[in-house]
Amino acid sequence: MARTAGSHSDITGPRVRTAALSLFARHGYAAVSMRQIAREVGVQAGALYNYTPDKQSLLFDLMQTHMTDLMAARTDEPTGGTALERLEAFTRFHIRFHSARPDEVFIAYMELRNLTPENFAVIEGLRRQYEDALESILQDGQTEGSLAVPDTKVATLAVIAMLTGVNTWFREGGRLSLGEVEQVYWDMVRKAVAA
Amino acid sequence: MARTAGSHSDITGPRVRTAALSLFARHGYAAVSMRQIAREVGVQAGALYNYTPDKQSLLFDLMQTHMTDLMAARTDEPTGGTALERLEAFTRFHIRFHSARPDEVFIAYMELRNLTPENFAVIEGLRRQYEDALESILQDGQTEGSLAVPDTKVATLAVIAMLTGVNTWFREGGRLSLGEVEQVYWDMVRKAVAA
DNA sequence: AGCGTAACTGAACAGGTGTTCTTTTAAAAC
DNA sequence: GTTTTAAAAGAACACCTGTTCAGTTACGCT
Repeated sequence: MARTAGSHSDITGPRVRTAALSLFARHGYAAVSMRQIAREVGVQAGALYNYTPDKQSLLFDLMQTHMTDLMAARTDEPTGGTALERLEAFTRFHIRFHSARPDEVFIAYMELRNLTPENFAVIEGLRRQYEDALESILQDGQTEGSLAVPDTKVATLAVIAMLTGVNTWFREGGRLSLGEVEQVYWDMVRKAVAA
Repeated sequence: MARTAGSHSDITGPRVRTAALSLFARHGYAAVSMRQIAREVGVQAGALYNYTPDKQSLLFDLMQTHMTDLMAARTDEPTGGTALERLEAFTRFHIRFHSARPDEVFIAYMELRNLTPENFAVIEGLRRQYEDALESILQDGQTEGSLAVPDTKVATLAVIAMLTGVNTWFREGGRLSLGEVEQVYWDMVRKAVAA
């Protein structure tokens, strides 16, 4: 056999995804052309098609990878404890995970409308799974009596919206450290859903 | 004088803005062409330029109008009372105002990156003004002693993120009425920032 | 009835779009 | 050193982009 399959593609492939990620986050999927991505990688546009069947798949792969990473990281977290303890763990995990991947997070919910219906359904399913994890905690807390929310489903969405909002303003090296941000949000979440 | 200026433009002008609003919200600014907008209005693309100098101004006008409406509606609200009363009024106002204009709200913060730097600065300024209104309430509450937040600026952003999240799921005719949604969110906001 | 003009058409402009495909390059395996 | 083949180049495809502008239409006014 001649050159091992992907001897260069090992380098170029990830570079394509990295370039697409950064450009999609900065300018939006629809506003970024395949030629712009290629220029960033240092390659002609046609060469991109060695790494993705089309532009849509490139977007979908980025979003799916992000959501899969999220789910995997979540299940790696230590589990167990009271509902309150698990809620704190969820809160801190969410902030930590999302603040470390601003581009992925931004794309994952700004570009939902640019997915084909089938691809959208997949991403939506993963997002629902993640929300369900939080909803379970809130439900258990109600059963335990340690938490009291007016509506479990709404509280779930409210907490996630609040936590994801961190990404719109938090920057490393700012007034607050990530640990301080975690603490501030945990204070508010805890009070908001406390019994 | 012949035909009064704008005898048709009184009709077509608003129709252009309405079509652009709906299309931008559904597909995104970059993904919508002037010809698509024109088709929706029932006119040729060239005719749109009787109503906007260019596509960018169309986007900016929609966003500026929305933000201006928001500020105007806010100052029309009854003022005064304790910080807690004003916070409740703000919470309910925010949900009511935003849930009535899903397209405008969606565009106003999904399309920020498609504004020119100058236009972005204008919209950003208006958004900051609105945030400051809430921040003042939280600050007054701290002074009064009725409210206690770990960080006023962060609490402001957290509350707004939480409230704006309503638009991602609330639909008229669903499980909860708008009044019930207001109540659910007010419960959580109140507890989150209570002393 | 006919003038003035706002509103619109339709063609044109220069350039960009995603994607395909043949050809070239160059590195690994023999 | 030759062969094999993955990777990339570069041209081509048909079509779409925002915007301009000369020409046409049709309405309000006198």
